[in-house]
Amino acid sequence: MVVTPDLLRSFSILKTLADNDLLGLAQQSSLRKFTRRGIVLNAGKKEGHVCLLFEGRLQGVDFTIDGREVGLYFVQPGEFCGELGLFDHGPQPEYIIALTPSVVVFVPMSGLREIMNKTPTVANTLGLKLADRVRQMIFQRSLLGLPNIPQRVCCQLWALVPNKDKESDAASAIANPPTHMEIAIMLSMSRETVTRVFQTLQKRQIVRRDGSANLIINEVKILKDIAEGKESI
Amino acid sequence: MVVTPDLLRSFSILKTLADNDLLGLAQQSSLRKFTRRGIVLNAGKKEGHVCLLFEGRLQGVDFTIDGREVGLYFVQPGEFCGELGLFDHGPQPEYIIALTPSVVVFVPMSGLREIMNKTPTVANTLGLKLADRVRQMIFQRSLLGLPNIPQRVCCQLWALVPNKDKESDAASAIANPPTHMEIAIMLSMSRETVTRVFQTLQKRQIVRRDGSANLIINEVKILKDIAEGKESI
DNA sequence: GCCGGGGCGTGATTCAAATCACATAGCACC
DNA sequence: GGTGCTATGTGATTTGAATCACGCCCCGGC
Repeated sequence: MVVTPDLLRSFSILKTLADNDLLGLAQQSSLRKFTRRGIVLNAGKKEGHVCLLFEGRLQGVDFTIDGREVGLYFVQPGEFCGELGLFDHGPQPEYIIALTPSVVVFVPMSGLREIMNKTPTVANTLGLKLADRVRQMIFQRSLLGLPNIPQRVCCQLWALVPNKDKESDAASAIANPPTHMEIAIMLSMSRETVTRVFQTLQKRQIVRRDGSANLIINEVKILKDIAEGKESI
Repeated sequence: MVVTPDLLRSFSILKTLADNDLLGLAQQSSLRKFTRRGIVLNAGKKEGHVCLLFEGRLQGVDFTIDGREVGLYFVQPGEFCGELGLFDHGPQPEYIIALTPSVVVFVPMSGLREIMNKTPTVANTLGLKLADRVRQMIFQRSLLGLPNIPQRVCCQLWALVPNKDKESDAASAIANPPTHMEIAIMLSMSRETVTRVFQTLQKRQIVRRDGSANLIINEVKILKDIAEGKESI
């Protein structure tokens, strides 16, 4: 499907580009829709495209050698993914799958790489992205070192609480929370265990479900204390 | 201690630099020695230096919220670390500690950043490094998803086997292998469990210790099969 | 040669999470 | 309003790694 320069400009990574650059990129780009569980990028292949997420939610996943799914990170609208090959021309390391029906702009790496080489702001954004990715992964790795499994779930939940609410005592909410299964593969534990932790949190009125679109955090402070190990579940 | 341009040139990231650039960097740099377990870079601080490892072995480590040590990666002589702040000016995310007595060249980020901005080859090397770091972390993350603990150890061991030996049937060796404790924190398991896995591997003559400087892999193929789950331990 | 510390080896015990096997609930689409 | 499908809820059982508590070995320093 056709991609307009204005559509590209709506992504923060490209918003500073000149009109003719945007036009060139737009002509090479395409728009694709994915249903839930659709594979946006395949691992192990030279994908040749960077993905800009317009609508929906994606997840980077890998698989263990025994075929178990491993959750790496989430992608929100306005963000991009699949950028590693821009730097090292290597294959896409992880799968990107759609968690909800999604609309994705595919931009060819070759074109984007040209832009990146002549536009310091774009190169800089990409460097920041990669650095942020490393920081995220270190954090996620530290979660996996926690032997206390309920605490691990609470830490992950805490990471999903909007930053603006973390210091306040008021209730907060996580919009479009991951399913129990999605949390389980992020934390390498079983879906049932995640469910049981949520049951406990709900019985203690610390969290509450509001349909499937929101998870209300009634007791922000207590959740934080459990995440930090000051209080046990 | 004084750092010469020639010393800097011995690191592959700087080997293409012009003499006067090297001289400028050398004058800002310093050489420091660390004993075993010495802290080369602190987490959480804006360290302001990139570290080039001249001699010894370093490890990137983080800590869980409950104070448990988490192993992230190893640094070999000739490699560098602490480069994340070059991209995002953020704090050093993980600790870097010396596993053996080590000699490290400290290069100020400000100077290196100037060089990076005017030297595409250096910028490129740094981009490659970051991309490689992400790939390594994805791999390490996938190991942690393995529920079979002995298999996890064998996968890690397999990753340490020199690439050139991986396809051959002949015996191989891992030089300066990590201690059981170091493997344990890389894989988030207990030191005793690592020891027991090694015991089994030794009883089955799959591996053999040769002093503390070498771990001989007698049965490369079998180790691979165990790592891949084709054979159980 | 003695001492000390770190790395390694090993058994006994514990215990919490995985697994299995369902039941139920909610939602999307006919 | 039914029909799937996915998500969630829950008990029973198993299991295997963590933990604790040692002893031993090796190496380097004194």
